[in-house]
Amino acid sequence: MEYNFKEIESNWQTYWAKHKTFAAKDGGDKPKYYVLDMFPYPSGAGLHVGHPLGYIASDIVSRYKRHKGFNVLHPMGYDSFGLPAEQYAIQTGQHPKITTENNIAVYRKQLDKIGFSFDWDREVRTSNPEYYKWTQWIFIQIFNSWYNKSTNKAEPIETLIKVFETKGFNCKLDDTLTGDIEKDLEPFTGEEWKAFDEKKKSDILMNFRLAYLGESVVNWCPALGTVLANDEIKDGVSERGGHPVERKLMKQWSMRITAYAQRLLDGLDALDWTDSLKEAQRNWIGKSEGTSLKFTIHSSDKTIEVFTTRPDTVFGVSFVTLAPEHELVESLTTADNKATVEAYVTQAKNRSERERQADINKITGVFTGSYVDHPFTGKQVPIWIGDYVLAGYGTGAVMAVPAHDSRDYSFAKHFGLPILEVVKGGDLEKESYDAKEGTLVNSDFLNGLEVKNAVKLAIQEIEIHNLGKGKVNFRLRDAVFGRQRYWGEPIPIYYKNDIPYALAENELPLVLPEVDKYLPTEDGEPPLARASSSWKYKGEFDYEHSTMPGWAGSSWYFLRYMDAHNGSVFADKKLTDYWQQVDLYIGGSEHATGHLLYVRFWTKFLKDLGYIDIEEPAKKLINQGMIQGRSNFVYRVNGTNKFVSTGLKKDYETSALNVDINIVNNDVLDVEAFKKWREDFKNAEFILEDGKYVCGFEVEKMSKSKFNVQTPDDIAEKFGSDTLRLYEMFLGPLEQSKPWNTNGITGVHGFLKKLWRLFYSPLPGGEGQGEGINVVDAEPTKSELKTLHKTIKKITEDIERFSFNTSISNFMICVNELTDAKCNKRAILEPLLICLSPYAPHIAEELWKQLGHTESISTVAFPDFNEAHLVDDSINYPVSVNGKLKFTLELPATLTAQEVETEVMNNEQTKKLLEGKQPKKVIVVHKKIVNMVV
RNA sequence: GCCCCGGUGGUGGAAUUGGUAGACACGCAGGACUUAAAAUCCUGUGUCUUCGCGGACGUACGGGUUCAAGUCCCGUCUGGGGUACCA
Repeated sequence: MEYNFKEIESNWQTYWAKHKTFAAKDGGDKPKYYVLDMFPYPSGAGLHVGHPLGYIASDIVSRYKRHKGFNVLHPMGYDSFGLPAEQYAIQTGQHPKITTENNIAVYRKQLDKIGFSFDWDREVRTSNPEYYKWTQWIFIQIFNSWYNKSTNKAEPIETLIKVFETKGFNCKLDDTLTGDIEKDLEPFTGEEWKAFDEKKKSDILMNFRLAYLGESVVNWCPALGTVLANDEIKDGVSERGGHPVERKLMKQWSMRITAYAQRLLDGLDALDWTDSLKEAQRNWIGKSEGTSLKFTIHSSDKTIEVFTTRPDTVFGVSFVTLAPEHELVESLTTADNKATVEAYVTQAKNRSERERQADINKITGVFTGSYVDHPFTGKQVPIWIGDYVLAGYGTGAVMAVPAHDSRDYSFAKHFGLPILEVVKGGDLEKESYDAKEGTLVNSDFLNGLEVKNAVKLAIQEIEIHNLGKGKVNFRLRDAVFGRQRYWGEPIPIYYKNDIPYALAENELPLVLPEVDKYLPTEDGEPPLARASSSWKYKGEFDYEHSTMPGWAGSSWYFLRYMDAHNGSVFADKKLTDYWQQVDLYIGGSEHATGHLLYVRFWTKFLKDLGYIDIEEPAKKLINQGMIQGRSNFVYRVNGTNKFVSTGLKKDYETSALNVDINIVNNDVLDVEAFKKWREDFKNAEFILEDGKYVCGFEVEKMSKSKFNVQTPDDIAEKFGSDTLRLYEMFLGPLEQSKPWNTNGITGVHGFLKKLWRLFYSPLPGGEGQGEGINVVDAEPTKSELKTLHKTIKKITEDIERFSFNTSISNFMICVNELTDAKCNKRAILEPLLICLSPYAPHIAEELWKQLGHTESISTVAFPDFNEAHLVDDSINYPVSVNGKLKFTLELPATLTAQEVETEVMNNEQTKKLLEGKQPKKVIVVHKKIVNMVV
């Protein structure tokens, strides 16, 4: 009987769907295990071979954990709001909903074909009103909350209002309250608060709400008519479409993620995520400790506040630089300099991101004509304007210490400003000395101190003289939350008398209205402004017209899977308490500073308000690598229709052409297929090497135009999805990026065929047994047991450490050994099938059934290995054990175990190393190598 | 520039805590079966040297620690990813 994967696979996929084999139960005695994949955006191109890489890995773990007795939750869904469907709608007029549904249908079909053990009853789609009702609900909770610094968590806004009513507010005194207090909110008393009108109260509270409407500089893309996040911009143009992006001040909905900066940073330590990913988040949050410091403007009582991490270098300040957008620029500019300064500021403002990128090394700046007094020396220090200072970070002003900061150094060199050395150790003729070590000089009371101590003393002095305060700054910015787009969740806000109000819970969902066109209106309003005039709150008040960004729906979806159909809460507390954190999360590293930060933020927020009990969404996270395309090339001899094989091309003048990888096998071109591929190659001639045409190759991104796109469907069609699953895992370590190539696919496919033959071969029973499985109940031999238990042990360890490629090697070794031993014994083959079933579930199920079992193999317990079967007869020691003292001895290979021990103990080298101590254990790893625990 | 991760045969990659480097697979070469092909099976395959037994070298490069280094330490080269004037 042949291995007929097509029939087997479709039969079992039908069986699993019909019996709901993988439905997760909410509760029970078994321990829970939650395996989550980052859900895909259903694009029009369908699934390519890169998608399933992570899904296969998570599916292996899910199936393994089920065998191991866990109650496994392994769901899948779609991140179905997004720009491509909207762009398509703009071009064709087709509703994004239709496009999205069509794409999802294709994805689902492709996913089903691979045989994943998803619990499809829990599917979520972020664009379904039943889902985004709760995205909107969470938004409202965030809107109705503020961050209390003294309790270090988010609280309902009512508690803040109570504070205002009783104590009023003074930002200079009360730093337990966060918000935009730099804006110098006017202080008020409790009585005054009560007397404020509703608009005034709303405006004040807006400074504290965690979702707020605020003025912020945004990346505005005129071509797309929308605001883009930093991660949606590459090289100064929009990632999608490559349109130019401007910086623009706009009133925008934002999320006060900065309130959580410290907790987002601290939480990383306890997470089992890769170092590079945690590092990326740390850099993104960008904590820097330093101090604020005020410089008084000469002959004025106004001050300029700067932030510095190097207060120790304060005596090296030779000028102060303001960002062009700084609010004091105008008032500081003297009449003589007015024209140049204005010209500079205008130019800097209009300089797009791209231009700034292009001349990053070009130093520009102007002098204002004004001075500040140095806070310690009292000397006059000039005030400059330079666009290397960013308005958005710190205070938008820096104290320039050219001797010890490379940017200040270039600026000073360029404009001929003084460079004063205050830390010894560098050569200031050549470059600045930025290192945070050395001895302070020319620095009054700091002289002779090491940098570390000087920093401390400087902060002390600054605080004593009331010049500033030790301070922590974060690079992390609040996240802009509004998008001027159609295909997203409507923000559940309406405006009455110019005051924004949140919808009540029973008014949700606020359903996305129909529009005639998906473009912004002529006067720049978002597409939702095109909705019919009846789309108003209570028929009267305007709704917010912007929609939520792509990351909104994905910031809490892991919770919805726990209770996917609940109409009365986002997820029942009982269920979130049961399922807790995601135990294993698998997805791409491109989400390091986007999705993975936002989902942590929302999780912490929901915990603060008591809706869930976990602080972090995912305990362990693995980034699967990217799969690149592997293109093939043919080389046409210039000016002819002759093609030369790659090994001989150096003898000719050639040009390379991409060739369809489907007519190339292991880099060998199917010459006849090539002639048929394109009309102009009909009469092609070939210069062959060894009778073959060998193509060149290159690793590139997968793309239609390079003819190198591999869909999983082709492989599944040709070899079956068990082969696809094995092969994707066999390609290399999960986390590594690698080019896709099918060169080795015959290897894993051959393995499955070999396995099949193990069950069907006419072994001991003799020839002519006819159709039917040929497995016997005989007692296994010692060496057969060793093969099996060795394999179980390795597979178990491999899965536990996510090393799927090596486990497949171990299966191959096992099957090779059993084939050599002509072993067809039930006691060996059955446990082996169970081990294999997470990897190649269809064939495992089929053979399991053929062996006479009626239940699905996925319900069977994973076999345990027995250490006793692993012991080698010739050496009576465990094969490897932890040993502190390890050394090599040259011993004759013929010794028995007892003789080895005697020989080891009598050996001169051993005696020397032991120094008279008695070893607790002697382990012979190999006949030559001895490990001892002393 | 800064941060992170890598560099092992012709190829993808093994080597879990420092302990027989190159498992497993691809490719290649030779052979068996076959009229032939496909499929399948067997043998060989790091480099140099040797008829052979064997020997020497070998994990990017240069040093070091150790009885023992792909693995640890220092320096150099190099590939990939992240980030970008963050004071």
